Amino acid sequence: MPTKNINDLPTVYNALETESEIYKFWEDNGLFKADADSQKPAYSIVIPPPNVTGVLHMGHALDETLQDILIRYHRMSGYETLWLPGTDHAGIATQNVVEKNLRAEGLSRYDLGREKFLEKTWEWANAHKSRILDQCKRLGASFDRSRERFTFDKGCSDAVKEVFVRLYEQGLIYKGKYIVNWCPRCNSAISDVETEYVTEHGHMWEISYPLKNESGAIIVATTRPETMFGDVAIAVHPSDKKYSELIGKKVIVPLSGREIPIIADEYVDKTFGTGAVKITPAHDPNDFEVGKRHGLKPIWVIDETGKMKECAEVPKELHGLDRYAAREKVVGMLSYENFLLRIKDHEHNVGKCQRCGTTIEPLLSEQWFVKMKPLAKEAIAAVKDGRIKFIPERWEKNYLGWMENIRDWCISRQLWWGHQIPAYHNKKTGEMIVAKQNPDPNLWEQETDVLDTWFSSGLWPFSTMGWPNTESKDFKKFYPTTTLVTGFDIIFFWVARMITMGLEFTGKAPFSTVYIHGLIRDEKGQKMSKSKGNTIDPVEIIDKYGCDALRFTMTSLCTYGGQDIKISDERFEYGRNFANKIWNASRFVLMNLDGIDNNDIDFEKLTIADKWILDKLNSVAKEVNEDIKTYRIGETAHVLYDFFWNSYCDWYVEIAKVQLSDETLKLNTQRVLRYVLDMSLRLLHPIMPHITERVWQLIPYCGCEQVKESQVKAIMLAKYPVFESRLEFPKESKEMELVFDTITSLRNLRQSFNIPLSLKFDIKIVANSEQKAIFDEIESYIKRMAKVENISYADQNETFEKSASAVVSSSKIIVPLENLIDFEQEIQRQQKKFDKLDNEKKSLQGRMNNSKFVDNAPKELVDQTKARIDEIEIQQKNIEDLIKSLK
RNA sequence: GGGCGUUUAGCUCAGUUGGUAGAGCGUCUCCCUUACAAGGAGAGGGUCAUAAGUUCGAGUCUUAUAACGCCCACCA
Repeated sequence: MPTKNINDLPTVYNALETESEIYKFWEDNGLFKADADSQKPAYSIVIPPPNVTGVLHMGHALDETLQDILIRYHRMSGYETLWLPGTDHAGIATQNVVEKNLRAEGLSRYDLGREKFLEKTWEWANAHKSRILDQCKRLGASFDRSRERFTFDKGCSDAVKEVFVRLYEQGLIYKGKYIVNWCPRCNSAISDVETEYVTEHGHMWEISYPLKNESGAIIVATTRPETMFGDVAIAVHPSDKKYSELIGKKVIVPLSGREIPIIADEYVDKTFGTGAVKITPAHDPNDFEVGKRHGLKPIWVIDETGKMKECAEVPKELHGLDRYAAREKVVGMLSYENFLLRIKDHEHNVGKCQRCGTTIEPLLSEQWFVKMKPLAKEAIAAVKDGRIKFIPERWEKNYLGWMENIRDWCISRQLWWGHQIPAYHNKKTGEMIVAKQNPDPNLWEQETDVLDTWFSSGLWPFSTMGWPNTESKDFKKFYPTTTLVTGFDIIFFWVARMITMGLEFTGKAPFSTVYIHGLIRDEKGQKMSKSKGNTIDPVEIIDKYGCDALRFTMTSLCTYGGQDIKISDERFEYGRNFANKIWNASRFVLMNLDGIDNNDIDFEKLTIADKWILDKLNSVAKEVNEDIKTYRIGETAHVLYDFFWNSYCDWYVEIAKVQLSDETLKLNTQRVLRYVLDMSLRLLHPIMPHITERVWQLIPYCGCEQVKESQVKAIMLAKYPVFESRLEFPKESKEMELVFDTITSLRNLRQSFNIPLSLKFDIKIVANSEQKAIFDEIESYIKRMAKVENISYADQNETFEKSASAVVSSSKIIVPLENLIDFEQEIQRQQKKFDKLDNEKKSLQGRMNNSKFVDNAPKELVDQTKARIDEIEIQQKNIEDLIKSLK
């Protein structure tokens, strides 16, 4: 690190330059690398792997910042920390991108064939794999790149095969024909959680199905007339008197002439529609169940691409027609043939593919499933018995609710990009086996389907640590991980699956705490998305405001309850201004350290102000540690901001200026200034790593202990401050209130009377002996900071004319103001204060007069109330005297 | 239909076990005082959505209501 001349440091903090320099320093010295042989206790986090194709967005910025804060905090607190980075192959998402690129060339994946297409996708993935993690460097992420993983790399793929085979052998994976959510655009099945429901305005058509061989008809209401060619029955409720005579009779499917029975089934709701439902088992999950109960053979009429099938049941003119075009045409045909009786407007929920937004088609097809119920048992228990804790707690309910009603997980995808299912079909006999390896490629052919991308991410906490080799160093040292940090949107997709898989295959919960934060939204509270054009690019923010500013602002906006976070460009000024404040305060301290030595603070020579700031620092250190441990991370930002800016800069540094000019106090003041700066920077480091590292390294003698241990001198390796009893000074801390109150009152007074700053005035103080002793000690602060010329003391009984005054604690500060001010105005000002106190007194007295309060409230509070009333009375008397003297 | 969240200063939001409300931004006034104008000093601003209840005492606990947002389920 090039040392810089303190006096040459610019007055405005240059974040961009500092950040790249500092990050390089950390990386060059290998400071992020975890040591699996370390004797220190382990603290580990695996990153929620971003999609390979992804670009860094604000959600990542928040997620990565929070993880980095936890990692840096624990690293400084004596843990061996591992933050393991990596990316997700993101099955559908990545395949979609590559296919889109192909389409631009007028090609489809089928033109290339599976092998070529995979080659191309790998190329693409490799080219983009490091991009997003490189972008994370701009966030200051202290992850261990030497352990970077990819859900599709060799190790993760081996883990996937291992898990698949074991689950299959336990009977927890099965293959079968069921209705699945089918995306006609992706041309694949998707799972329940990948289906999102959107309310749409549609129609309900009432269609007449004529009875066979007799007059009359049954009227059926449907939202999907185009599926009628797949009808295998009309169902009514067994107890529905309207239809009881029709049960068992046959009707003719309009436009097709096919005969189907009228059946009775409890599933039908008598009150909905016409009370009669057409049953289409191949294209509706409920109908599928009804069909199964009644032994009816499904008829497929819509194919995988969402087009009408070219089969005997579907009229020729509809063959190959898109499902929506077909719907329109069918309605026209029905109307023409007088089968259509009524059209009603109807609002209903339509399933959409999470990845591409296409309306899903419930389709009967053969897929692979994981039987979830048996796996969920332990996953429920682990959360209920506290092995895994959610922060905030309310997400536990959400998780448990889902787990307790879990349905089987459709894991097969008809894609090419992903882990190919390790099942093999015998080319001759058709026999199927499931195995990690193909026993004989000449004889056996691998299943073409691939696995849901979340299948491999579900293994992430242990597949990245060397599993199934449970003897691997990393697995032994760093698994289970400690904390998982993520947004609530992927609790079902990812968190739930990691928990089930982790428990099943390692016997341990993959992490003990799940820290759930809110989602990033734009200033109007809308989700950020490229299509809405309301995204904010974290890299742009970093370029404009600096990484530490971004991190600090984001952190400060995190609430314990994990509320969503609304951001706009300007909000980052908050963090930038704070960084600049840190920079300039540090510059001041550094410029005033000449002649300082390597000695600790001399506790014998501490002034009241020194003791106050040390005490304050101490309680801040205590609070910050507690806040981080309990995941009140936003609170740490506020506490540190307030301490550094309001206590250290606004008060202590100003007081230190006075002390520095006193030769007897100078050296020790320098030491206190340095100590508090040193500790503040350490406290702030997890949130604002770059600026704190930069400044800290410029402080004389900071980090000596590290150099002695032949380590690199770096704040990120320094010890995180904790509460120390030697820094406790409660008495002086309280006494300092007198400084603040006195100076503030005098400034207030000066402003209210328009007394220019250039004009110093004398003051007189009326105080009891106890307070007089304090005033003696703090005189110099008052003089300099309130621009006071002389301070003298007066007797309690003395009267003062033509003067203004401020009442501070039980003392009185008098400012003779003859010829300076409007006395009538001052009387009014004092009267106002008197009245305000009077209101407070009345309220407190009311309380004291209430015997229930005196009897029931804690004694402390009653005493406190009494004391406050006494204090108010003294203050009021002082004010009365004053008003008299002004008249 | 079930569940969850939100409603506090002009704006954006904090407020851990109940003890008469805080921050940032914005507003008003003064100041380029030798760390910082991305700054300093001072000030103003709130019947804590509504209604009832528990309590000596409620932003905080209970119940109901309203508005907004989210999640789950899904009847054709």
